[in-house]
Amino acid sequence: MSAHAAHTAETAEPAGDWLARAELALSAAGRKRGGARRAVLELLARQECALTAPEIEDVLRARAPRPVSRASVYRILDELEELALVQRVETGQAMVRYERVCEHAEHHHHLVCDECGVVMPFSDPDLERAISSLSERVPLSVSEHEIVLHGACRDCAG
Amino acid sequence: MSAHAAHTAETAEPAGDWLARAELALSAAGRKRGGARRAVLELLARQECALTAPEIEDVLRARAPRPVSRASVYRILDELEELALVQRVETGQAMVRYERVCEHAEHHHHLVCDECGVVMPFSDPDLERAISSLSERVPLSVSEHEIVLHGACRDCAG
DNA sequence: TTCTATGCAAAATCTTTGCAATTAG
DNA sequence: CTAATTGCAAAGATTTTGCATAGAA
Repeated sequence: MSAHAAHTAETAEPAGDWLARAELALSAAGRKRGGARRAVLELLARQECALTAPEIEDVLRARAPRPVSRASVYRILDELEELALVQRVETGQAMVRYERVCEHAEHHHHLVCDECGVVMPFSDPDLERAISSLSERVPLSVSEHEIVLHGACRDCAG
Repeated sequence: MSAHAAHTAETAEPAGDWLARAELALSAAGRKRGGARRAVLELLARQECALTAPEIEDVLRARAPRPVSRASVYRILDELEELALVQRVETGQAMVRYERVCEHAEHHHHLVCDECGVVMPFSDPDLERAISSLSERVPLSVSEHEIVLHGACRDCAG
């Protein structure tokens, strides 16, 4: 399986909103601006779905105005996760993936093709309802949830 | 956070069934028996919930009749995963966890306390129904699904 | 005997850290 | 000026691989 098979479709829709909110949250947290973080933010803003740190590094090494170091990618993803601007996505593949968190709505989960490694987003109101109701009945003060469906995508299933 | 905080409660109930089925599946796949795999199988059979590879290694280095090497732990987990005898569980913690797959029923998911790292199993019929119905409507031939709820356990939430 | 299973150690990957130089505010 | 941001290289940690030996069928 190709290691970097995540699809890279890019959407520009709420990207601007997210980017603006992220910049705001960062400066509110007393952070200064920098080129590396800027590049990571812009990349995540364009992505429709989750990427791994090495994927981000690869893209930024090639495309960014100036190359972004590996260490910066990890540090920046950590910061963004702490500020809840990005969230980790566990797909059962080797590495953790990261994607931007949208304020309301647009909450989605993931479909993973175990053959080619493609990761696609999906959302389902019924499922969210089931999760909400369930969350009240478990011995955990639930703050987040993650759902991943594994299988074969249309291309791979033939 | 303690790295090995997963509870280690052991249940012996369907363990025997699973162990027997595993041995059968392995010999059906043309595999020969070996001490290392036997030790891993017996450990997983006793576990009620998911363990990481290093956790398995630690236990087997101490308890097994003869020490099991790290490489064997990983190789064996891979084999078992291919034969669908164990499944990976992504808890959002650093490492993947593995647990045995039970044939029918007893299908469960996981609650993860982000404070102390405890991982607990849970199951919910309504949720399974929602997932089943959803599985028909996504562009993926779904073979498995995984649900993880994150939050604070009772001890940590206070 | 033949092919699998295993251990050991080295290699490959991914992630984190230490430190000095740079840059935003 | 002061503190945050970065890059680079080294250190850590987890997982995989190569190879020789032991063991099952």
